[in-house]
Amino acid sequence: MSTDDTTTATADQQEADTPLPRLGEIGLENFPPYLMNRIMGRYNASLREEMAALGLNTAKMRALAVLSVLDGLLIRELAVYAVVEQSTLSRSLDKLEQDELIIRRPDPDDSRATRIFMAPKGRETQEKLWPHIAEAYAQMFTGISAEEQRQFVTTLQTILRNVRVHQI
Amino acid sequence: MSTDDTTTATADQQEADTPLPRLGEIGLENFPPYLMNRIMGRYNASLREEMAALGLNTAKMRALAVLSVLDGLLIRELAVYAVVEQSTLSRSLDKLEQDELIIRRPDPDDSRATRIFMAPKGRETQEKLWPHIAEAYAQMFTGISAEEQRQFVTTLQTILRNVRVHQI
DNA sequence: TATTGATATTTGCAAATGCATGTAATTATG
DNA sequence: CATAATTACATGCATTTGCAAATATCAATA
Repeated sequence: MSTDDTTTATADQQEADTPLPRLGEIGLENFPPYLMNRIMGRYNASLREEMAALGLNTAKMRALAVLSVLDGLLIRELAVYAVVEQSTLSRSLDKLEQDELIIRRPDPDDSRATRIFMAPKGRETQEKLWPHIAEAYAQMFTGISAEEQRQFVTTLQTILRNVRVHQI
Repeated sequence: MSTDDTTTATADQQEADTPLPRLGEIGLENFPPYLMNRIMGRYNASLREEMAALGLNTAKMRALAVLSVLDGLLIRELAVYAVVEQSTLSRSLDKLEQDELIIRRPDPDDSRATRIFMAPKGRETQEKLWPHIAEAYAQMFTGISAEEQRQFVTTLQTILRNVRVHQI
């Protein structure tokens, strides 16, 4: 420590006196973004088969799920809620519309804009998929108390506020 | 508690007398998988520009991040840790190898298998990216106490155990 | 009101993805 | 040991994705 041969060679951008801990020091299993990515990877994979059986993929499923709660959104709003690129969503909506799961309806106040509504077949499809989503959700929280779940959701909500760039 | 009519409608799989609550009743903002997908969508998007500047995409970045912690993994192991389809990873590794960020080395004990090692350039790249990852991570947890973070990670670890299908 | 800049959505195109399959090597079973 | 089944990885191919640009409309301003 007296010599200047630095055993740690980090600290390009950050401060020299408080070197940034590395991922190896933190450990993958303690790094929340890693854990969340891995969990959601499994969650989404676990639903893939059920989605495929209903002719859906992740983007289409998310659109339907959001619409089941918030019908009549603008496409750009739906893209934010569904966490799908707008161009991707546009094409997913083409297919959902072809299959009569959703309806595109021009916004009455802004002729640039389009609002998306659930069609009856879309609601049916969402209702068929929902039990599988609920099951995947239940599996996630097996053995986790209601109180721990509540705290977990509270933290997630704070994190979302922290990372959100859209107002919605 | 003398009668058997359960007023609490928690987590019974699908009973006729306790209908599954719908997403609209739960609310998107209270549904953990939705919150986690949305958060990770933002997190990954926030890193996209920095990754592009280093010639990386999500799959390549994840591979490097995992290798920075666990060097010399089998490809199938790396695919699990990095949450990337094996076929996708195989092609990502082609490019990482071309760019001399990683090295493919045949496993000495199993000539079907290949182990992946960080090359010096890969380590450099990971070290250039890491501050941005750390920054995105820090932003996520702004205003969240160390204790709340600890509890959050604990819950994530439990959830991962619940959804994991691979032993690793 | 003509013009400039923003907003909403779609589309062209190259790259990435995922499934199914192919090849090679290992393990299990009779 | 021969053969079947499994495992590890790569690849063909069709689909999906994401960026950038195009189109159409709205809002602001001179």
